[in-house]
This record gives sequence, structure tokens and C-alpha cells, in this order.
Amino acid sequence: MASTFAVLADPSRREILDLLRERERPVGYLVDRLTLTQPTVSKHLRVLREAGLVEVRTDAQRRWYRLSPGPLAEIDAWLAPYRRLWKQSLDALERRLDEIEGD
Amino acid sequence: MASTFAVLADPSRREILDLLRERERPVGYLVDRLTLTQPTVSKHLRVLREAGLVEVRTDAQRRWYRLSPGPLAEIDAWLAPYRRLWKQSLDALERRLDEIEGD
DNA sequence: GCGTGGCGTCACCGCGTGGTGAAGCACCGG
DNA sequence: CCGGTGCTTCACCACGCGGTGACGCCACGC
Repeated sequence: MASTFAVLADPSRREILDLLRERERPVGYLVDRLTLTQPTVSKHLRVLREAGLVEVRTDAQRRWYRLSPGPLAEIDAWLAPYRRLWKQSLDALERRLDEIEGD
Repeated sequence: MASTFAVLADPSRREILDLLRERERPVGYLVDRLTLTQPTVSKHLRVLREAGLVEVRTDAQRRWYRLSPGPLAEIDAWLAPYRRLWKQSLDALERRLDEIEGD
């Protein structure tokens, strides 16, 4: 999990994940959408692969990449203990709104 | 939000957030817990401050840092569209377990 | 006033990383 | 067999960032 945050730190990689959310895509599709050269995209895909965020399927000379959301679930779990903190901030906000509304 | 992932990418900074989860703390306390020198901790705190993840309260020559969970909520929101993906993976797992149990 | 404690800032170093062009590789169509 | 396509890998460069020691600053106690 440790490095998942580091992997997600790059905006291009997050954009790749967004592009894969709908369905699996070949590399060329990603290169067309992003403003990066093809080797750069391949490099990012390698990082995403080694982080377990993405999986490949080889179809002849074409590689189809699909999302593998496991590590994202771990991030969600890491967030858990903090969740009550911003929930109570929102609650405080809500109470203040209720007060104003009560006037 | 964009840079929040980059800020969280560093393990020391995540550790600082963990240490601040219970209650606000002065810098010296953080330096004692982490294996970092004081300037390094100050540098991380600056980054966390500018990312809005942390706030300071000055008490004489002592600075008390407290957690400010707003950006974490934004990460949680970013995660939202992916949540159904690992949910359905877990569902598939569950169905398989049910099948086995059904035997 | 003077030392001391608590932190922030500065200058600096070393390393990791994102980006690129060029080369290499596998597969297909002719 | 040969050109082309789709993608990975390979140096290589430039920049940013984490870490550190030295310094500066402010508040307090004596």
C-alpha cells in the first residue's frame, strides 16, 4: 500500500486510471487522449502495473489495459480513521446552518 | 486537490498526520516520535500547511499543530467513482464463497 | 541583559523520477 | 520476405524533493 500514494501522485497516471474506468483500452488510445509521447505512457503503465493498479491482456501486438482497483480499496481503508474527523466538521457546519435557519 | 496526493506520497508526512489524529501536538513532540531532524519536520509541516492538511496555533514560542481534514475529504470524493469497481469485485468473491458454501 | 529552549529558514547535496528520442521486438498484411 | 504497426525498453537529461547542518528569531527564566 505504501507506494500507492506515490503512484497516484502523478496527474498523468490518475488521468490514465480515469480513462480506464469505463472499459479496457489499448495503449494507443491512451496516447491519443494524453499529451504525452508513447514511451512516456508505457513508462507510466509499467508503474501502474507494478503497483497492481492495472492489468494487461495481450491480443496479438496490441496490449489491452484494464483497471485493477485493489490498491484503491486500501487507500480507502487508510482514509477510514480520518473519516470521522471531517464528518464532525460537516456536522458542526450543519448545526450552524440549522441555528441560522432557526432564527 | 491536485497536489494532495503528492503531499500524501511521503511516508513521513502520513506519519505526522497519524500523530495528529488524536489531538494537536507541538513540533518537538513530532520530532521525538519520528527519526527525523527538526528542520526536516518543519519542512514537512510547511508542506502540510500549504496543502491545507494541517493548521497551526502559536502559544508563546511553542507551535501547536492540528489536523485539518478538508483535503482528505476531497480524496475520498475522488475515490468515489472507483468505489463500485472494487465493490463488485468483492461481490464476485462473495458469490463464489456462497457457491462453495452451498455445496 | 543573557543564556536557553523551541521552531522556522537558508544553502546545499544526492538521488529519484518524469520526459524524450532512438532502438529493439513481436505480429500482421502484402 | 519485407514494410509497417503497436508497444516496450534503453540511455540520457533536467528538475524537484527529502534530508541535513548552520543560522536566525522570538519568548521565557534567571
